[in-house]
Amino acid sequence: MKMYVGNLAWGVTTDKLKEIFSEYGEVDDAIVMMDRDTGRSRGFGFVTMGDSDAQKAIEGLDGQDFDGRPLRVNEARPHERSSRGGGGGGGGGGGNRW
DNA sequence: GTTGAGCGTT
Repeated sequence: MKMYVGNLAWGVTTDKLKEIFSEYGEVDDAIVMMDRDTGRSRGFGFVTMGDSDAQKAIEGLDGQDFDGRPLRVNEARPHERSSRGGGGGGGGGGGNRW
């Protein structure tokens, strides 16, 4: 399950994210998106985990204060790179549930 | 040496 993690503090890094989500299960992959041009943190990232662990991580970490900011966790959107057709469409997580 | 919405590059 791919998750979107936002509202991150500037000091949060990929390793840190991995650490945080490891508390809820084995982290398959974690990455904090940094500005491609400057290399600075964008304040959001992505984490991949097992469906069950990911769900628990969302429920457990979403809203939790981290480094002074309430962590935000949610299912990531299907960003289809070089995909034809569409995907994503429709809801696909795009719907704002909150 | 800064900033604050928001969904990823090779």
